[in-house]
Amino acid sequence: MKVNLENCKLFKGLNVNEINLLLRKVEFKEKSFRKGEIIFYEEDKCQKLFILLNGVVHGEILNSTGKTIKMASMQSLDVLAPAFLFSKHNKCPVTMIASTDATLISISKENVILLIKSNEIVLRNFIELISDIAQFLSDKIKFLSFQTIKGKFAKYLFDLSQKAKTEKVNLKKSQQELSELFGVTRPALAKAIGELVKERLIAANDKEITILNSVELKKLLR
Amino acid sequence: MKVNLENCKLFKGLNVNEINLLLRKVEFKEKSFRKGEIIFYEEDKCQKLFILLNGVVHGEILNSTGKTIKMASMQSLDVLAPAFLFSKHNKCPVTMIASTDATLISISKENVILLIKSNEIVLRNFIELISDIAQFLSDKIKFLSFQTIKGKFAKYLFDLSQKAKTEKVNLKKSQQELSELFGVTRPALAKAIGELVKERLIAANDKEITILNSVELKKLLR
DNA sequence: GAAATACTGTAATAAATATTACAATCTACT
DNA sequence: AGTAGATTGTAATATTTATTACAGTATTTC
Repeated sequence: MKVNLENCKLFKGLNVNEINLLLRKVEFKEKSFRKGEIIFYEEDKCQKLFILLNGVVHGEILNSTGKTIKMASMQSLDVLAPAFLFSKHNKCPVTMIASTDATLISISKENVILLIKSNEIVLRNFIELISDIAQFLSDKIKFLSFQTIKGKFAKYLFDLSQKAKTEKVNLKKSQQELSELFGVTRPALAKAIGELVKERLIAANDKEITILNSVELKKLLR
Repeated sequence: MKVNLENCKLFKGLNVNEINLLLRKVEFKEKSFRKGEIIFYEEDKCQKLFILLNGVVHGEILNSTGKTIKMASMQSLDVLAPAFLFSKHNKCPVTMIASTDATLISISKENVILLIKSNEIVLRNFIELISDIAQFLSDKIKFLSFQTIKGKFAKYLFDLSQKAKTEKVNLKKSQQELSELFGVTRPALAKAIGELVKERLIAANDKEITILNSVELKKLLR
């Protein structure tokens, strides 16, 4: 398959020719996964950098009781778990699962070093990638530790609403998925949403949620 | 003050002469803080890399109700928040506070790039530093999201016990500090410890805790 | 040594969330 | 159209944790 990494964040700012020149310096392998297949288990050693060529992959943290927290969803040309390739234990904390059929390429650790040494833009991109993961994780910690379920849902709504620049947002996810994202149970989330509707802070029509009283809603973000 | 960075993780593997040669290429400033002073507020833009020369600094996340979660304690020669210097929003998620009088040096972003470009060891060290932060944060997420208070305390004990290679460990922290670390209230933690003692899973003598029944204790780590 | 401050144990009550279960609705598939 | 599976709303109960308060002990400070 022809690989075009122009829109991959690792190569942001480079044109196709520059990328191909760089890629010629390193070896990479291509591998395909079927929907539902596990790309790697959490706690496996990360030995390679993965770049998703097509398909969707999501990462989740499992615990022994089977409870999961969904961490991230990765799209085409995303770099998977760059932050755990070079950490001391190099263990990826999440299990990566193919949400759809997916193809990805892998580059060895030493070849990654080679890449970032040979081009400052790639170096900066790589550091930014890892740093963004740290940022994402610390935001997640805030999200998980300070909010009630209502607060989490409100925060989620505000984020969506800000992105869409409208008061009416589409959740796009099932309650089950959302509850996993929030690390709570599904009935608890349903109850919270129901209460917000009763209190007239939001209106819910299927996955369409309208923010009715953003002042009161904001107060839930303690 | 004479700066010796031989034991700083950023310069791990280099000798004093090599470090000094490198440092000659960059500018850095030295600054002192009094005990209790805030080094920087969370959400401030990170513009510089800080290395702690002496003293102790801790980072905590605050929320609007005043609840805090203590994130990390940093010792002499630790690098402060390297992961947020190069992230897209470059906001540090924690407020850094001097736990004791402290002195640190700061290096600008561009000078950091210069450093890591000019020496592969420093490059690898820097990437490892950032990656370790991501690892730390994701471990923290697991810790916060999957454990009950008893579970958190058990996990904490096991980690200490593993480090000390003995069944008897010294907490070294007050209940107040521990509860902040766990993101729970102090009375709730005291109660949990009391119950573990009653159930004879541990014995507590001041800050000296002895694991009595590690089998049962392990079951709490769900 | 006295006073102030920090630390710990405890308890009553309230709030939040989990657990489990069930029924109604919707969707996809054959 | 009919069935299986997913999704949602809801409720009863149990568990966990927060909140608040107070008292006893230990430690620091003057």
